[in-house]
Amino acid sequence: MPAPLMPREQVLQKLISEFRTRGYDATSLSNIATATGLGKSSLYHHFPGGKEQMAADVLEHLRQALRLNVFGPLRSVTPAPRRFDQLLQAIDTFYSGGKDACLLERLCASGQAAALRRPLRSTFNEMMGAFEEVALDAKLPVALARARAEDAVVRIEGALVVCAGLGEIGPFQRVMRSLKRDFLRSAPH
Amino acid sequence: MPAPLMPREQVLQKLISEFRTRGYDATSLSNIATATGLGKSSLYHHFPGGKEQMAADVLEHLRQALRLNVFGPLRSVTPAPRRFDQLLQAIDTFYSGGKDACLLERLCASGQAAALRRPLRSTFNEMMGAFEEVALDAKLPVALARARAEDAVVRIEGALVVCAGLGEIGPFQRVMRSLKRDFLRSAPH
DNA sequence: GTCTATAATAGGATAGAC
DNA sequence: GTCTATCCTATTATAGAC
Repeated sequence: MPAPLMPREQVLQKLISEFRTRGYDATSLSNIATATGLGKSSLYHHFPGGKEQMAADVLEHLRQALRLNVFGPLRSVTPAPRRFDQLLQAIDTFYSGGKDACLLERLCASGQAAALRRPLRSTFNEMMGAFEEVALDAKLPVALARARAEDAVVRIEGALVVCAGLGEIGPFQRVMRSLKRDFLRSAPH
Repeated sequence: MPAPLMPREQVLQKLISEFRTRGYDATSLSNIATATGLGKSSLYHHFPGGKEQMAADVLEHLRQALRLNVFGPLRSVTPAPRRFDQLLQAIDTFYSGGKDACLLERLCASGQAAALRRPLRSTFNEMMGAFEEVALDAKLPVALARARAEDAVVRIEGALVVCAGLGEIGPFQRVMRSLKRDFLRSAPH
C-alpha cells in the first residue's frame, strides 16, 4: 500500500484548476492524470464515480473553501466596512484579479449542469447571502441589501465572462472598484 | 443531388440552440445529427472543418444576427430613449427573458475558446459598442457612456450565468429593469 | 494507493454510392 | 446534398499485480 503521492485536498485543487481553465467537458482524464501526476486507476480510487463524481466533489470542496476563505471574514467582530473590504480582497485573490474563470460558471456551462442543479443553486445562494449579510450589518434596509447582494454576484460573474471573452482583466477590476465604492452606501445607488 | 432538407440558416439556428443548452463540448455530432435531422456526412458537407468549424461559423452567424436584430435599431433615426428600449427588448427576446444561456459565454467556457479568441473578443466589443453608441446619442459624456456600456454587458452576462445557476429568471429581469431605468440617466448612477 | 495493462465505447471524421 | 458503412482515435472505465 504505497503512500499517497498527493493529499486529496491537493488533488481537488488541481481538478478545480483544470476545470476552470479548460472547462469541465474539455478536460479529459488524461489531462487530469498529467496535472496531478496520478494514473487513471489512482483517480478512480479517489473518485469511484469517475469524472461525474469529480465534478460533484470539486463543487462541494469549493463551497467549503468559500466558507473558509471568502465568507469567513463575515463572522468576525470586525465592523462591516472593514469586513466588506476583506470579502472583496478574498474574491479578488480567488479569481486572480480577473484572470481566472469561475468554476460555478464553468459547471453551469457543462454537460453536468443538470446533475449539479442543487449544489450549484445553493452555492450561488450562499454567495449572495454573504454579501447580503454584510450589507445588513451596515444597516442597509433588507430589500436594498438583498438587491445589492444579487447585483454584486451578477456583476462579478459577468465581469469574469467578459474578461474571458476579451482577454483583459479591466472589466473585473472596474467592477471590484465600483463595489468597493458603492456597495455599502446608504444613499440611492 | 437531393434537395436540401434544411436551409443553412436553419441548420445554424439548430447548432446555436444545441450549443447554448448543452454547451459546446457536451454537444456531440450525434446530438447535432438528431437535432437537425441530417446525417453526419451531410453535416460535413456543410461544415468541412467539422465541429471546430461549426463553432466558428455559428459565432460568425450570431454576429450577423446581432447586427441585424439587436444592434440594428441603433442606426435608425428614432430618438435615443426609444431606440434604447428597442435594444433592451431585442436582448430580452434573444435570451428568452433569461431562460436561455449566452452562446458567447458557452464558447468562452469551451475547449474552443483559444481558437475563437478574436471573434469572441470583437463580438463582445461590438456588443458594448452598441450600448455606448446609444449612450453617446443621449448626450452622455464619452467616459460615462463607455463605462455604462461595459457595465450593461457585464450585468447581462452575469445575470444569465446566475439565472442558469439558480434556475430562476429573476436576476435577469431585474437587470433589465435596472438598465431600462438608469442606463440613460445623466445624473450620477 | 499506485501502477500497467486492457477493455468497451463513443466521438470525430472519411469514402463512396446515389 | 444526403445516405450507409466504416475507420481511427481518444475517452471513460475496469482488472489485477504490487
